[in-house]
Amino acid sequence: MSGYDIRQKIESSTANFWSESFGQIYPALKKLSNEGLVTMRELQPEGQRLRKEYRITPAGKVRLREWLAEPCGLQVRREELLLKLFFGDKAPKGAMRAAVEQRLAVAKRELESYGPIERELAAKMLTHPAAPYWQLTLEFGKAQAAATRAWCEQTLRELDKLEKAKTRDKGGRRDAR
Amino acid sequence: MSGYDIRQKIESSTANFWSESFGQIYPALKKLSNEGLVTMRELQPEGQRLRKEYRITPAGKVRLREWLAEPCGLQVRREELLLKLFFGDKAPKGAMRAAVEQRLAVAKRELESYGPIERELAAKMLTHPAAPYWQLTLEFGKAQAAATRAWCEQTLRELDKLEKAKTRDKGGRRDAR
DNA sequence: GGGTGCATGTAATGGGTTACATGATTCT
DNA sequence: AGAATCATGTAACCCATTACATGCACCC
Repeated sequence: MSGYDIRQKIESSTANFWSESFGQIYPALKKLSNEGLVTMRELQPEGQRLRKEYRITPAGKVRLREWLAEPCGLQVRREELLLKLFFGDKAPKGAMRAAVEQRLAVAKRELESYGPIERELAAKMLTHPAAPYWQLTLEFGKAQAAATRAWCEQTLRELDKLEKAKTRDKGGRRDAR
Repeated sequence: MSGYDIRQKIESSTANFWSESFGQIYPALKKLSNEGLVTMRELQPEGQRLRKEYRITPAGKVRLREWLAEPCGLQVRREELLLKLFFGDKAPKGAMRAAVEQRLAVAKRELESYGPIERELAAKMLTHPAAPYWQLTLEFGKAQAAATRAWCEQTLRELDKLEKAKTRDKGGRRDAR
């Protein structure tokens, strides 16, 4: 594939858990090429624009297998929403509610988007040997999004309770702007 | 607090969803100081080492409230495990199983660690006005970790099925190394 | 005397996005 | 004619971690 192709493939498949920009892809391909892990072929078929097609080499396949066997580095994923919520008592009145609602909307949209993807996948299940693995990544997304949705809904209820308690507390003294 | 204090506070409270290194903290404090959002006071009480204590200013509090009201930027979180799993059919035999097992162990440890934290929190619930918010962030962690655990367990079963199907398929032709 | 913890900071490096820069082809 | 898509790449910049560099205080 070309760098451009790769970008598109990424966007249409792994975008939910991995994404790369051109600024990463093109230099990476050059580097892989220098290391002999991929080969490049310039194509310009009959009045077409220039294309550089890359193809993995046997050495590249070996390296891929090695990488797949390496343990995953577990990074702390930063959750801006949680950081804000952590300081929730310092926030203006409806701010936390709005933030959680936004997140809930994202989770819902995500869950909806998985429907069509799942149907596409089901069709590929018999032809593509990797399809069962794609299914597993999809299941992860579904599980995570569902958990997020449930948490958001519960959290909205809790925020309402907190708000009420604050108002009740001293009949509206010192409101949060 | 001092930069050092801040680091410790972070590690003991938000480490599960947000973390900062000294390389970030010290320059940030300098910048905040230049912008008048915090003030610095040098302390050297009776035979102690030098300490620089920072304190938020009214302008800083305003800025904090502004930031809390800003919508969260939603970044694509990169999941190395899923990226590897996506190429699972190219992986050496037990590799994906090992990766998922590792993740499962992490999720379990995380869930266990939340127990004591929750008890501590319960104690602070009456004294700290922010404690209910801390509780919410904790609930998020619990929900996410529980979802991850369930997915890992299901995925391990699926991987076993895939492995069996592959072996059955042609009685061991072209095995994965 | 030596390890650990307190305390401050800078420099090197890596990873990544966005913007910039270019230009052909195809579709409307 | 103009917009969208194909296609490639570089440069500037931001964010973040790790390693480096320093040194005191306290405890064993």
